[in-house]
Amino acid sequence: MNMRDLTGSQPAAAGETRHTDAERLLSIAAVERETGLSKDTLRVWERRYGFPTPGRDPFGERTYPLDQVERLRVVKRLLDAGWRPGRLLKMSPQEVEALADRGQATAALAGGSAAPQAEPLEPFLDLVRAHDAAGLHRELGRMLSRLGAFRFVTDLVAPLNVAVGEAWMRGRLEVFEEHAYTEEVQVVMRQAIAQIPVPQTAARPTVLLSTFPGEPHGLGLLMVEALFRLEGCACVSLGVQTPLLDIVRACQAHQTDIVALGFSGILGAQQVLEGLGDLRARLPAVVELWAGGSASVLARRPVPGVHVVQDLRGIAGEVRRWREAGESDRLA
Amino acid sequence: MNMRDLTGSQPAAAGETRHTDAERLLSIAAVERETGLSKDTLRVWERRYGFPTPGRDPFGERTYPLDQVERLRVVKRLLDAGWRPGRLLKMSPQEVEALADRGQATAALAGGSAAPQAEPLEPFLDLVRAHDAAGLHRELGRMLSRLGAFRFVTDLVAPLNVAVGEAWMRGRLEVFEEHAYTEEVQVVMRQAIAQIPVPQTAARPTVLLSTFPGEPHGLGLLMVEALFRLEGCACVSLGVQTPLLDIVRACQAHQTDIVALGFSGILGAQQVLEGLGDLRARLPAVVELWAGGSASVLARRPVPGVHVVQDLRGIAGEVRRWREAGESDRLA
DNA sequence: CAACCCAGATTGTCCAAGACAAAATACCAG
DNA sequence: CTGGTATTTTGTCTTGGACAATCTGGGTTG
Repeated sequence: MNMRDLTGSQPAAAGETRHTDAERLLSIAAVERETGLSKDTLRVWERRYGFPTPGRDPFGERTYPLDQVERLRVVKRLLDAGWRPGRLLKMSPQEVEALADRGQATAALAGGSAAPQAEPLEPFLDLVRAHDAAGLHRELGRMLSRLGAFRFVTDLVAPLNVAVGEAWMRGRLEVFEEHAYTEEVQVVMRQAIAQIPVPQTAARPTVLLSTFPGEPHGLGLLMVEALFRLEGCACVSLGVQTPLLDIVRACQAHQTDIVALGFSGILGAQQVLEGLGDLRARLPAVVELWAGGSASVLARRPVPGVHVVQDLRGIAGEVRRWREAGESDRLA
Repeated sequence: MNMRDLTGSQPAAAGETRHTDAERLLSIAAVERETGLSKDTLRVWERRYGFPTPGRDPFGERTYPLDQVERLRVVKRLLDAGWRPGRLLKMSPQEVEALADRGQATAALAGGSAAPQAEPLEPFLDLVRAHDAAGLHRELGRMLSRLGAFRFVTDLVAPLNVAVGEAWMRGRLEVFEEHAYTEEVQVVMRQAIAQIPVPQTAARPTVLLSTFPGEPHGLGLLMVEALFRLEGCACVSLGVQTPLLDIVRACQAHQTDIVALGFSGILGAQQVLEGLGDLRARLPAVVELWAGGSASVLARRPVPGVHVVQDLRGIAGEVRRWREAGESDRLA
């Protein structure tokens, strides 16, 4: 066990913390927890690029100063945005910061064309920054009532998600602010879904919703579920991160007509394409496989037998296509 | 990323090495995800105790057969119950199974003592196994109305989660069935929370809810949120997997009185204790740190300055204690 | 009999340096 | 600009050793 108190000798200075924070030290395990970078990666970066440069405690183990951890978090963000560590870690902290600010990261992230008459987003971002969870909840609820579920999803939540993601990339939003935002939107989205009347009889097409393992982003799933429900489809959601074979089993068990998957861009291009190809091969031919989300791979490379739905507003049309095609294809 | 394609023809979900379906082999990273045992631990067990005994792929890397992974899962659970690996790993698979079946594992796992008059769980498990999502939703909703939010959480959802977790561990439930169950319960839980009236004025204590990184289980968080709300507390939930430093920042930003964290037993004992200790040191002294959930470490080893709330029904009493203590402590 | 303490075994995490496939990039031909 | 091939970059896996924290068991004392 490694319960060493690395900070034990630091006097718990009474006032504000900016000073003492710089002197707080973290173990490699703590840095892994904070940054999401594996211990192996942290060690190999140090070896290859000369950053980070942790000190050593009396037992010879690495101790990371807090400011280096902060820089590592920035680097991780840029990494997720497509940058490569070889360059980032040779740059000075100032250059990295500047890069993050410029937000070159998010070029391809738009996730569908801009809405025809998108709602103003700034008031909501202000609420997030003000940590006014109750206010955000209230305003989102109000917009849901005003716009109706469809426009709420397409014209407000979708662009707002993009804006929040962008702000996070640029470091304008703390992680916890993004978390709080996501939670609040999820609450209102579920409320929106609950308000949609359930169709009485088994309403085709029936849809299975999930994401691949490694893809933890579930908000898009809720948005899609709302839109499917609005079209009178029956939905079964498995939440996020369902293993591929279990998606197949669930499709068989629930006898769904469509399997719809969400991709946020966290997964690598190859993983997405391979996974979709494999899943397509394992699913019965009559079951349609839909893929959507902000991952740019979907737009770049089509996968045979996979319907890519880039625009949320396109779902209604696609459902109509399914129903019309169904009478000739499936009943034949 | 280590996504080597061993056969060139069998793409698979993230982390699985490709092979025929019959004998699916997992990489060490996949086993870490499945069992919660670190790569280091898996390697050192092999070296010391001769189990597990992974094969090697053409590149010299460990490949774990599925049956060994399942045995590792059982071992992990017995470990959490207080057993030590040295003994467990010398025992035959049959002995381990017998031990697990005797239910010694789950003694401390119930997440609190058995409910006084727990509801019958079998009908719900039957609905899960029948893949009747709509029926499960309907019955859960009915029980919510009948029992009220408090007893719904403590007498139905809590024991049901334990039962489902148990069934999943034993392989009695498919992954996708567990996913579908979790999703449906989450929907009803959020509905339950939404029905609880919001207190008008800033209602102390205010509570910040989240989990540590690596702990993806969010149902417990919802249950706790419901119980806090029933006591008239204002809650801010960050969802799951918030980095420790961000929990601190969120606590400062939202000025919460309590930080409450959930632990399902996926994280290692060491990670939980170090994380809680570290967090305690970084939070202001006036902020209380509460930890709960089915992780047995919490019961076994107390952390100074951390309130362990094992029993969901104990939350009400603890909130009362806070309010009474507050007038003397905090205002003094 | 309970409480305390100490020697010894147990156990998870950390370290080092090397290796290599997958992903990304650069290069070049058409 | 497109498509294929060489080259660099990069994350993860490998081995074997080390050690502090914890648990176990025995012995002593009050």
